[in-house]
Amino acid sequence: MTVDPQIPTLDDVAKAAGVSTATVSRCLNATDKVSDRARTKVMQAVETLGYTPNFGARAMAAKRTFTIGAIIPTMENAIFARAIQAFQESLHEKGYTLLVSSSAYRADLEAEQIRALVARGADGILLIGYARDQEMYDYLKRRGVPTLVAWASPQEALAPAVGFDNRAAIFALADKVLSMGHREIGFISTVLRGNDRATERLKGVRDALVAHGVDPEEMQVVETTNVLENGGHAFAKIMQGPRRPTVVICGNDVLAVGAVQRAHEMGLRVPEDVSITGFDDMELACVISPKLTTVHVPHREMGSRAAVELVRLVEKESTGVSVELDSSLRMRASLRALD
Amino acid sequence: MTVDPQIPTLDDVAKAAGVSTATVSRCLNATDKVSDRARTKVMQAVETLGYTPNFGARAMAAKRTFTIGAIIPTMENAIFARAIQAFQESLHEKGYTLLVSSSAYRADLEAEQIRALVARGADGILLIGYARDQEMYDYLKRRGVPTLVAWASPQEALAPAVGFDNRAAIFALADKVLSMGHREIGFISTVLRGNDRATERLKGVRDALVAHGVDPEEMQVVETTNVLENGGHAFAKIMQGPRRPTVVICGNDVLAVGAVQRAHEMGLRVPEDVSITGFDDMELACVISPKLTTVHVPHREMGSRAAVELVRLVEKESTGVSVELDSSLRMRASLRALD
DNA sequence: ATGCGCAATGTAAGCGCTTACAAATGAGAT
DNA sequence: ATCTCATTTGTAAGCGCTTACATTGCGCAT
Repeated sequence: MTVDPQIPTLDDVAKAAGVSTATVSRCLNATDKVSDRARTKVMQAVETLGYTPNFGARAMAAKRTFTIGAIIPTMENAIFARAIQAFQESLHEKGYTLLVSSSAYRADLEAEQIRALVARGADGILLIGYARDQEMYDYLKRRGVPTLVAWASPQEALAPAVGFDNRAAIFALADKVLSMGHREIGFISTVLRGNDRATERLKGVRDALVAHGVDPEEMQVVETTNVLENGGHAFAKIMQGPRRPTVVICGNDVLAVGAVQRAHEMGLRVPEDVSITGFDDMELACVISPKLTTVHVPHREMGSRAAVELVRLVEKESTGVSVELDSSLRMRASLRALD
Repeated sequence: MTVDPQIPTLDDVAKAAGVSTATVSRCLNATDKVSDRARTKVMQAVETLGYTPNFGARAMAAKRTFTIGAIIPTMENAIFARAIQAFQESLHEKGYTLLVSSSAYRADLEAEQIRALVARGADGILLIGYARDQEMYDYLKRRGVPTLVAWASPQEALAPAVGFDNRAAIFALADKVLSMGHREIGFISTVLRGNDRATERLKGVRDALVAHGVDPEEMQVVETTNVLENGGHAFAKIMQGPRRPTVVICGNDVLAVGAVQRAHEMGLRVPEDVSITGFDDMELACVISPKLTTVHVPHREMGSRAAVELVRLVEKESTGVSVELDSSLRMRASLRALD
């Protein structure tokens, strides 16, 4: 409760310009319906007073904020960051502002942040993956806030999506790995609970094993949080296990890079002694030596397509069209055929 | 203007609970001054109605949003992302919500986003570096929005800061490089215009040269946008220049990694044929081979300290205490002494 | 000159919330 | 039983904006 340096309001502008508040408002919003004379006076008053409209008041009166909210698991992972950057750029072109929060992969924080964004009048919301309580979908529906999911293949019943098929993507990779003769396989996954992308990826690898007549139960799976270092720990654990794999498939590039580094430290050559693969095709994948065989995901495209679809949803030009993007294999040095 | 599924308001809750709106409001805000009986009824009504307070209305009535805004140059750079993540975590503990925008290193977009955050009632704002029009500082002062700068050493006249001395940090590194016998030096910088961090870093290297009796004009400087690939281009350009350096100092790790990769492609060994150094000490620095000699910056700490100081500023517990953090050299394989 | 229609402008009613102030309630003290 | 005072509750006035509706002013046809 400060005696703030007086902040100019619409009223002040109206007074200064010698017109009514309605005219000022019209000037600032619709471009038509105002005479040039009035517009000039108003703009000048806005300028000299240094007026900025109060967003809360505007939102309340107009029931519209031109704000889109997005909640991502973490900002630290360049993967989300890149997609979100594209998302924002695309939204900005369309006149929307993006508000970003990160949930630290925690469902409770995500729920809290969804509510916070709704309370702030977000016209639409972008979420990563489908794994969350039905309750949240109900809540969003009840509040009438259009929601789009990214990073997953569409489950129309819950919400439209702009994403890709995690299972199929990694299936293709695992299929390739198997066709190169590998049979002893290790898998490093990020935490599975509450993460449908991770779950789908595990499933994809298992399905590939089955398709090649390998018992998926024989695959050693280690689950860990999504940090480079932990990829290393998981790798060490797998290599010390009962059945030493010839290839370690990782749920993402970060874990894979951690694994490669650890392999080096353990004196193992990649891919001569052990092959390692990633997922995402982030920059990191080509910085590590050997370069990572991985699945390329069109992150930027996902971000900008998501912006397009979400805005169409918000503007009622569509009732939810899902888009499934293609991922593709990137064969690089970290994977070799068994001889 | 949809006929939205009816969104419950404070009034609805009051009616459902059989109390006045004031009582409901008090329940939701101050914990005292309400009888247990009333509180129970209200909470239950909130629950069954699925009520979420309207943020805009609340902000307008209370003149307080518990929102902090931050504008970073880009989300794609893990460096900012990490600090911001820490910033957010720390703010969350204190009951504040963070809104993040990225300016893509563009002054006009930054200005626009500052206004957007102010309009949204941000109680405080975090900015990166000091390089921006005086006008923006004036605007923020006029609106009474506390502002904190990160990533730079304090210039109290403009705004308090939580940062570090970019010049001194890279001076220490360059000093080390020179003391190892290097005299022919190349420097790859990110775009200097409107970026005081970059400018300070160039200055730091120049100062070190002078201190060692080398003419700073002899140093080849290439300026490029902050993308891995461009670090490579810049490196190639420098190595093709008239005086081939024995060491290339880079303004940050991203550029340095790009340079190392390009060196490999050019058949140059690092550090045998040419030494390369970075700045930031991000994960990438240890993923590349050889590992990067670089300057370690306490990003997470900067983020959390910034949160502490900014909240104190917002809550009028301080009028702006600047904090200067220490950076430190990380000697790794990419730099070797000249024999 | 008069009336008409249209464009530009003004008036004022909210939007959902907080909070100053007034009113009601209840526990002690007398 | 009556009065006091502290506690809890209610009433209602905004906060700054948009927009439906009313009003004004103007050019043109009559």
